[in-house]
Amino acid sequence: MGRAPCCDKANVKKGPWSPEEDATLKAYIEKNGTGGNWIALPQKIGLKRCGKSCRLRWLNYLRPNLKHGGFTDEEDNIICTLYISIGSRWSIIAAQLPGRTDNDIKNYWNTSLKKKLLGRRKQSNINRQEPKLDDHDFKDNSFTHLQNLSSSAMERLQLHAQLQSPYSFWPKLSPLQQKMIQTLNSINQNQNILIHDQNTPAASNNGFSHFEINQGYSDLIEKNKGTVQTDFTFSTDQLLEKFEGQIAGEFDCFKEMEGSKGNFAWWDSNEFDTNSGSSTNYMQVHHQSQEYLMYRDYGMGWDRSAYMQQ
DNA sequence: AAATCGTTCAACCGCACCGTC
DNA sequence: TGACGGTGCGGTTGAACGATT
Repeated sequence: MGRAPCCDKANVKKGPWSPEEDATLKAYIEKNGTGGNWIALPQKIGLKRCGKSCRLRWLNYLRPNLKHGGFTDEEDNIICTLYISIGSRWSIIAAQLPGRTDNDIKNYWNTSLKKKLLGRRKQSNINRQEPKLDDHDFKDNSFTHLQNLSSSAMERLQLHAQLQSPYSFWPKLSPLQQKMIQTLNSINQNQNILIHDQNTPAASNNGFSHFEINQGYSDLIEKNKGTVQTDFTFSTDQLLEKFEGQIAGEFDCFKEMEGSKGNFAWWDSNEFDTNSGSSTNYMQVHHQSQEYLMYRDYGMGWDRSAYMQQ
């Protein structure tokens, strides 16, 4: 037996609110308050609406001192910083931004801000390229934890990694991203919820010194060599080996990467919308009179093959 | 000009939490 | 202590609108 519905669904109006309904609700609440009972409120004022709908309409639209749209850089910064720290707890994030509602922030994040900061990788490509690995390959393997990360957690890791990138050969960060790094650095890093594999040895064991998530990947790749497919991502050494002779000498970046042993996934240009891609996600490379595009993913490349294409 | 596609955002839904009885 | 009901929250939907073909 399910729970009784909060209102009579058959006799309740749904969909957009009319100006008259808005006026009725607004006038009543401004005069009398909600009376501590949203469920009873619509009946009291003669609205054929669900109490929850009234509450939502008031909180998200009719309440005084609400701001809509026009998010400032400062607000962007706060939203992103909090999202990295606590995830999609929009009500808590909204509490830090006077005049903003959780619904507004959620919509803004999902439609604009996320793309602005993470680049515009085509969603279809993310969905299409699931790892071609049998369940049993990883059944008792800690890698499963990474595969099972929620999209929110993946986004947060990606964003965090992106903002902490130590590699200077990539294009400079936007002012907003720079500002976010400052904010991240100003708070206790331990408060950031960085999800990583508990079974993975510490960074000192493998020389990977930057991203926790990458440390995990590197070890897991090493651990699973010969037993499972390992070409879903490549270490710097593997990349150098793979492209040796083709790009050697052209890529100063590899020298820098060698020093830090970063672990990257490289994607071909077909995987991206090059017209809308963020400048922090790709760079052009000229080699033997030909132009190449190389894209970097920030540690989230476990589901990709690594290769470069004209 | 029409059709199609992509984006935005208001509103809905279901669930979890919490206070009350 | 457990059932009940109100509230709050996050995920999702779908209509409206703009951009592109």
